[in-house]
Amino acid sequence: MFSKACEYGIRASIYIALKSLEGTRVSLKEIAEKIDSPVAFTAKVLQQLSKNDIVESIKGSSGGFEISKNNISQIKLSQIVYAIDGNNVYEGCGLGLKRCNAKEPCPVHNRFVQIRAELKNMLESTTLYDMTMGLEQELTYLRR
Amino acid sequence: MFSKACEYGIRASIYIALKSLEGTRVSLKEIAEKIDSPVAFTAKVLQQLSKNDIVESIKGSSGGFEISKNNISQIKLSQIVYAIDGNNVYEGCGLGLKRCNAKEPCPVHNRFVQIRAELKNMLESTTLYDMTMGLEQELTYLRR
DNA sequence: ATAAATTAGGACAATTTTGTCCGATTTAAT
DNA sequence: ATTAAATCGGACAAAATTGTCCTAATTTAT
Repeated sequence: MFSKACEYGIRASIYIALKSLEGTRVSLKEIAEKIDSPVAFTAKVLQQLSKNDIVESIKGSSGGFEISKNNISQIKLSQIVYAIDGNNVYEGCGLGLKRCNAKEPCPVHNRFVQIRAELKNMLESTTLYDMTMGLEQELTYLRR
Repeated sequence: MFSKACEYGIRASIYIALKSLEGTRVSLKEIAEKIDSPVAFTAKVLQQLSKNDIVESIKGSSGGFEISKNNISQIKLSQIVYAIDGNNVYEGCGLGLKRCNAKEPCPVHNRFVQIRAELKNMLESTTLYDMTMGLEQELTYLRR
């Protein structure tokens, strides 16, 4: 569904949001540990997220990553996905045709648009805040 | 969603089904042309489909590929996907966790299982025959 | 038997994705 | 000022996916 980069990006964002809600900034090293991802690769992903204003990066000693409380409740899962994977998830024919739309559909176009619409709806209605719920009480996990 | 190999595989299967319904066997070359795919790569995919009894391959002069009428109405899109991409589409956590289930879910597990269930349902209820409908009258296309 | 047309399959090549390494830069603390 | 702790960013490396090429094997027609 998503690229590895995107998976790491989502998990990282959720962890940063969680800690930001607690008022603490987190380092790359800590993030990679808590979401079980390769450190250097995660760094690249976080750069990408930083450039897209999903996370805020603070350089220097005592630096790290954080997300403002306001953004935690505003940022949608769809934005994180878009920042890393672009619109591959939404657009793009299920059978790989370059042109595929209602007028000139592939044989599964209509079946796919339905599924995709629901996926889109889900991604656009899920906030970072939503995804932090349950982590504290270990009802959900970021590494397994 | 699917790998390139899988996309070619689905399109190839649909084309073979279409021609088999007309009673004609088709060659690799013709398939690749009609679905606009790289010939040699498509050959590999068809080998895979043949091994999984999705298509029947006949060697030698006047050989080619075909699918029995019975199979055309029996084979589900899900089987083609499974033959090439395995169960990546169904299983596998949306955030890439190795273990992720109702008991130990990732933060988006519940949201994803819903989407995935509908996708699964769609793939399992769409037959090869269903996907050939519309091709003759150019209501749908296999290359664009 | 021979030739022609076809799929099978192994080896290789190119591209994309994933991952690593290291020096540069920035910031805070001493 | 110096040092330590952190991100940034470029270059490189490994792995996976996608794609190509060539020979072998099979079948039909002559």
